[in-house]
Amino acid sequence: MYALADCNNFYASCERVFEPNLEGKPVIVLSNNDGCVIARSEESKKLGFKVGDPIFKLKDCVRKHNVIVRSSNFALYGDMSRRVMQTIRLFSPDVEVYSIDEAFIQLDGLHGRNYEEEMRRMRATILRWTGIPVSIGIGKTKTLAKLANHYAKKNIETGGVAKIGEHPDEMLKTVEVGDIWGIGRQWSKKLRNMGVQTAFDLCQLAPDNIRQSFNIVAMKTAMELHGQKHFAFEQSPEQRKTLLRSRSFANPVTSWQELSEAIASHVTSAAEKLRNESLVSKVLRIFFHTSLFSHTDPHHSAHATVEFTSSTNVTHTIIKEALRLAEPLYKKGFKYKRAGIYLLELSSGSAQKCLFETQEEQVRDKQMMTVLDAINTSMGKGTLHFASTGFTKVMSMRQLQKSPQYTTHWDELPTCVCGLQ
DNA sequence: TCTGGGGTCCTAGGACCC
DNA sequence: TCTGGGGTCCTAGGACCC
Repeated sequence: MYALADCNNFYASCERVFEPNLEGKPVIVLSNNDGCVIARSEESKKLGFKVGDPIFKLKDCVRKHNVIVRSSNFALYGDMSRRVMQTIRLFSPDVEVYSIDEAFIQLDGLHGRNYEEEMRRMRATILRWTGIPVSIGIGKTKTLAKLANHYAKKNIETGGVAKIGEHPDEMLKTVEVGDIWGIGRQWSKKLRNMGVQTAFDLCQLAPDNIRQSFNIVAMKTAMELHGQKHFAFEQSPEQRKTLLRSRSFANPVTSWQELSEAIASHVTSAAEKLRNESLVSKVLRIFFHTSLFSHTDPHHSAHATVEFTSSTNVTHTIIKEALRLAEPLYKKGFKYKRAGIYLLELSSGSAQKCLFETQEEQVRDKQMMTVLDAINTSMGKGTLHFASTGFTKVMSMRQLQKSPQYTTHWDELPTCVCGLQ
């Protein structure tokens, strides 16, 4: 049996932990640059806010209902996530951290004990220790655990914990196809046209039929609803295959200087991540484009890909290639809204070396990166950086309503919570 | 004026090989 | 006039997830 623990309205809940007076009020959290809605409290869901809604279209509604708006604060959410996961691990060593706010738990290790009771205990502990409310679903497969979780969230009387037992039909009938894990917007639309409304209906279709009309993943999803395991429990995360760094600009960028600084900054961040995970990359892709929404400004979209002679995670090597690729594609007179880089064909470092690169060069680069990382770790991100990333802060974000980094910055520790001095 | 930032997997079709 | 049968690899695009 598996359990899926999923934090309720995670980002909104994190904001509430340190601002308890937000309890009961509609809260929304915005994307980078305060662009659109990425998380909502229960109250703001009821007001009709949707994930992805651009905030400038909702100004009136925000004002009318006194909606509390927060900029995203990923340092805080990341740290709160770590606390939740740590607490979960006290209850079972077999945990698959599935996302920032979700974890699958293998329950078979709890032999003899009542799964539901144990999960209720865990839920209460997480709430008491971290302040984050979670919902928990229990089922024979990951897809069923997900479904039970959905049920627990929708039905208050479950107390946040639901289990799909031997006779799942009743619960399956209450869940719409679009709410099944793995069935998204397009597929649920097609399924509804085929007369399939609920998870129960999907179970009635022949697997071969599903495979033909959709694909093998959809078929596996349906079979998981029958209790057949097709999606493996993965305790240690698979090695990543790609790495992307991209961001919209707070203000449109028109000069090569600014564009190149943005690209170099993305490379810096991606290469750091690569070294942090002891990976190297063989292929680099850069891209930048103008606004996808503007009807008045001319559009331009550019991308280019290059293969390194030998896989690398050395910042300056990648910056050099990235700028060499990007420069001929840049066109004057366009308002660029977004730029980014992709690192592809990642491997764990033992890749073949280049015949024409000298040993000394490699050793020097490696030492330089080690020093760079050490200084930036101890003295703060960006303390030491390449000149090509610039000094003008093209990359800085518009975040007008950001809460303090309560748990990860000494300067921002909460000093007065719940009336305690 | 203002619309996020990451990931994964599958499939079809084209290019190539014999 | 008539045009096989078997592969592999790569890429773009589209679906899904958070």
